[in-house]
Amino acid sequence: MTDSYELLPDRYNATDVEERWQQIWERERAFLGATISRDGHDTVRSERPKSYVLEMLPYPSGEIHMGHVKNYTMGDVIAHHRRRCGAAVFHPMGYDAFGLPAENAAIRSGEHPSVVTQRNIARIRVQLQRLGFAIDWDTEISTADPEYYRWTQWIFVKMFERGLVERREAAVNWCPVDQTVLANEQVLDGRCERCGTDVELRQLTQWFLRITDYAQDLLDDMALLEDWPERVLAMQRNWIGRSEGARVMFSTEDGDHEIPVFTTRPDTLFGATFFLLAPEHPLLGTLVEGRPESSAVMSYARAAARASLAERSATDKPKSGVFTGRYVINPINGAQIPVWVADYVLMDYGTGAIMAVPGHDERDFAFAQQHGLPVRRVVAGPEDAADTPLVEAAYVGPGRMVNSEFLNGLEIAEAKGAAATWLSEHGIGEATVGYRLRDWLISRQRYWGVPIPIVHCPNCGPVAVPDTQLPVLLPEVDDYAPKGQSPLATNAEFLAVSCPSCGADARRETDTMDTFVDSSWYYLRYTAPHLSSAPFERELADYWLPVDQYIGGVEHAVLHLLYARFFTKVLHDLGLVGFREPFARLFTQGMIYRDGAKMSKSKGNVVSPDEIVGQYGADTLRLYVLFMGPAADDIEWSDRGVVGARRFLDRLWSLTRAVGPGPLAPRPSAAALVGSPVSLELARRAEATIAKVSSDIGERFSFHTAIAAVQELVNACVRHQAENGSAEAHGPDVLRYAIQTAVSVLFPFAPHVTCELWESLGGERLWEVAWPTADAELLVRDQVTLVVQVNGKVRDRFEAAAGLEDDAVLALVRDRPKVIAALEGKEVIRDVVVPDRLVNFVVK
RNA sequence: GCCGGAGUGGCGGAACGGUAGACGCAAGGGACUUAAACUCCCUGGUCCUUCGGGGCGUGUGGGUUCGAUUCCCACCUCCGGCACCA
Repeated sequence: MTDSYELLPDRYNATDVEERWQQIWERERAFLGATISRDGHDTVRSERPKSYVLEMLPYPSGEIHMGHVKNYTMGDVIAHHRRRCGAAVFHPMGYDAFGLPAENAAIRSGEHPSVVTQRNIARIRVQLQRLGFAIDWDTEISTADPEYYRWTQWIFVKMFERGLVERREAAVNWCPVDQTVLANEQVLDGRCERCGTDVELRQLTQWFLRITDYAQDLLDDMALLEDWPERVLAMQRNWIGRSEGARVMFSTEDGDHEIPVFTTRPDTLFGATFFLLAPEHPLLGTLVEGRPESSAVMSYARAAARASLAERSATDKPKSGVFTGRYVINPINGAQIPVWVADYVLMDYGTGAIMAVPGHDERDFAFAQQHGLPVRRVVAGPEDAADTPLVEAAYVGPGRMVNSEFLNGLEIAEAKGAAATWLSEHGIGEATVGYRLRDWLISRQRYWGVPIPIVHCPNCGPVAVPDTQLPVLLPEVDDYAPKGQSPLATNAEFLAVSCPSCGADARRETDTMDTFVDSSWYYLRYTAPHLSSAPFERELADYWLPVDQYIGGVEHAVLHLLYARFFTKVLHDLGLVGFREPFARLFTQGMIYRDGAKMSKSKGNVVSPDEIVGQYGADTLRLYVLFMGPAADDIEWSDRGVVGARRFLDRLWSLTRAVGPGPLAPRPSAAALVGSPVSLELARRAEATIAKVSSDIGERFSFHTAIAAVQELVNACVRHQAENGSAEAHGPDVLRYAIQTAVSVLFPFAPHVTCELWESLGGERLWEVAWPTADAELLVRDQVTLVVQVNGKVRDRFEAAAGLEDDAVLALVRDRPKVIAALEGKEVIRDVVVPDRLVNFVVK
């Protein structure tokens, strides 16, 4: 029968091998056919445990880069491993196809954005296929497909109906280069996340999703996230920025207006010596109308409005402000305090107004110094008297209340509670919680995005487009260059519509949605990629979701990952899904650097995956990107390292060729190897490798150590072969078994070449072969290396039988010449024996 | 300032209280070759050495422990997030 197994070619030709297996996988539909919702078809769910393995979908900006390769290889390794462990694996792929880069490229080349996008998608698909990823291509989706964005619009409408969509005027971030507004999450250090331009603040009417309604849920449900990196959770916590405090109502001195403030220090209410309004505060104009201060105040407010975000949020500049000539009454003691306008007070946090307590707040202290306002102490630290003046700085440390009537003597924490109680009893405030998180601004004045499905009716106001009229198709326009208003507004036919509610002549909304909306629910659509009656079906969504393992870049910590969590919560509350979190486990991979910088075209330090695949093969590239170092760390690319990965595959190839064609060798039994310690050692190594690789992939995400373990096994095989020849003279063929084991567990990393080697070794369909489990009997060692320490320093080491009693070990150890020498003239006051490991003598 | 993460050979890194430096890269020596590349073998933290070994070594200083890269405390440095958020 040996004749039916073919001898491997003497050289490993990666291109031949990879093309061959990619064709076989395609022909056999090896990785297709996960259970998904299909129109009118019953779906049968697997009896096996499910596993949804997902990597963040690529943005089709041209081609994939090394970061994608690493991301998708990790997912592929996990998917392969779980599949072979018996799970029903779902591993889909799609494209985040709307967005500015495609549109900008289109503007440059004169092509339609959809043409550019289609071409990029086709290119990326080929690249992914060449890398041999085991993706369920039957479920491939594009967020720019009308059959997809129809449901993006549908979800938007559901949110609109639920009151989670709001159109309102606000000071919003405007990018003068991209000519569109941006969400808070898309502004980094006052600059546009995409193009780096300084962001301006503009007062505009825009569409918002009320993510702030879910601020507390987003915090609380972190408890449901089993295995998210601490830093991502920390970033989200920071971003949401919960702080406990109180809402307190102040009234103007004439009693005409009430102005609420939010404070985290209600305990210091007696220390409020002035009152500040944000320049955008809606009451500001009314308060100063007809007063001599009016023109100074209003021109200050206008100047603040013109400042860029960076100028406005600089913390090091002096605290500017203008007195309004008005006063408010501090409700706790009736004190009349002056009202100023100051640009360090932000309209979109709290209420846009604050009570200033210069004695115990650094910013208020600086403002008071600047403008000669009184400072009043209401907290005394351990060293302070009630009347110790505050001249240098505000006191923000612990202490007891002073100069605060009924709060005097209380600790700060007690005083906060007492003040809140007093406020609610008197109906002028209550304990409350503030969040840093802002509502999600989703409208964009750009072409290549999902049209917001709203009709503006002169009678009914904004009306949602009914389900039956979805999708609102992205219209053709002559010019999609950004002009500060949406290019959709130039299409008269698109614009004119009758109101779905009253039939009157109306006008369509012309803004498109932020592309982060598209990617906030794509992981659900994969479960029903072709379904025409609904975005997905709850039953199957509940079956596959939450995603068991999500993998992507940490740069989405407060963007995509926060938005997707928000969407899932909304869909849950709409009764559309039965879970509250989309991604149970998250792994964030590190970036790949080169020459100390992120790879980018402008720096000219890009290594193209295609080049490496062409030169060394996809398997080498896959192996190398995971061998580089811990998957979570940022790592420097090394051209030499790639060569090392290829060398390893070459060595495995020659070794496999040397033992000749199949059939597969059975796992040897420990008993059969009793007479051959060398073979027993090799068999043991094979079992140890199985155990190591299984836990490194399955539990630790430590891919580089898994690969190193296989390398050790292969090295041992090479040595064994050099010393003992390719075939066992008698007894079980342990070398063959060890090579098979290496090939089998290396499969998730380098699937093509291992399938080829496996076939030559006499096996078939390696992707379906059950993942091996280590033989416990073989793993047990009969010989161990014992280490002898004296006062914790290693003095001797030797081989001994395993499982010896402590007394027997001590007897052996005391006879060792090195030990005798090391203990010479010393008194042993204690000995510690760790079975099968070491002996430590404590001496004087 | 607050919150997270990390500091180990020439380099990427390994070791989840028990042999520090697995695996790989680069380097040096050797074999093969007319030569070179490829490949294979050997060496390799550092200092001392009578070549048997010995001292010192995981950012710094303490602590816990028979024993600490690992646990605890303080500090230093680097990376990331937040930051006029009341």
